[in-house]
Amino acid sequence: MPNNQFKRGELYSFITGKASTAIARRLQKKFNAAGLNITIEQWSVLYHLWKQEGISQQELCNATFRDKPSITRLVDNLERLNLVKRVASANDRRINLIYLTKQAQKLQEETMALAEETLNEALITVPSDRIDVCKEVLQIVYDNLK
Amino acid sequence: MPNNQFKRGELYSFITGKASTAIARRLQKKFNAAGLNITIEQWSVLYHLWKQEGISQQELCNATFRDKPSITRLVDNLERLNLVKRVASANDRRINLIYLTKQAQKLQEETMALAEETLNEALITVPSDRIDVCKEVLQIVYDNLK
DNA sequence: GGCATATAGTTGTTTGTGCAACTATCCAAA
DNA sequence: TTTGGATAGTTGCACAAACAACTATATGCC
Repeated sequence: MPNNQFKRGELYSFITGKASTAIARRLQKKFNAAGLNITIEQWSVLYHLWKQEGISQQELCNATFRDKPSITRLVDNLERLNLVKRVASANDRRINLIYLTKQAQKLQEETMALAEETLNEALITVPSDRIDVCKEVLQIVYDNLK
Repeated sequence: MPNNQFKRGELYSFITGKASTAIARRLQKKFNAAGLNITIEQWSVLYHLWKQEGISQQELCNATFRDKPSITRLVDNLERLNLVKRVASANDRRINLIYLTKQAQKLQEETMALAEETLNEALITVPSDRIDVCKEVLQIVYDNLK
């Protein structure tokens, strides 16, 4: 049976996300070492804006799996850093569309390279078929709970 | 080659730990629904104390993969909730040994059951051999980066 | 048109995290 | 025995997350 996999003693790291915490810390250190003055959380917002800018804060909530207050404050901080701009939507005045500044556009290549580097360091020695299984399981977990 | 597994577009959820975030949120909701007035982070400290109490804050740092200030404040809050007590070590007066109160001992069974329930919900439909692969990969990631 | 309801975003509060700087204590070597 | 370095823990600061309560705008229905 697929159920009841977890005896005591095995719960901990799954729930606390030790692995993803370690990845995020390593990436943050790389950002700092490169003199990039952004947090991982801010980067995660830019990540989606690089794919498509001019989306609403609500769309950023959905994309980043965060609630509205979190996005409000992340956008606040990104705006203070001159990395994004809020632009009121012409159609619907409740909506802020978020656009990247030129400074933010310049960050894309360097930060994405550091992110790939981090994951390569994390996954070196892991065969790709096992990585695929791991990714699939984590996706299922997310889908089961969201 | 095991390297270079990650093309753009696949980075995001690994780095942000979507799955473990979802698990932690679900468990926190279960705690709240059960009227248990503790956070997941506090629970993660209790988790290690249930295995062995009377350990130092530094040992809690190692066990929970947190830095010293984080543990100081978690222990502060657990002490305010009357769940743990700091006891100065007789041998080494720099050290606080952390002990559980009776209230905290009572929490163990109920919270562990909710944690197992959460993981079963997360992993229902996932065959156990794939879960094993996933756990192994995450452990390797952690070991590669720590 | 006017009102109820839904949606987008903001603000306040509590909790947690990471870093740097700090205090207190211990230990070892001169 | 003193002194210098290591270790344990605390505090201050900036940033982030979750929840509740709030404002402003839009929309659908009478």
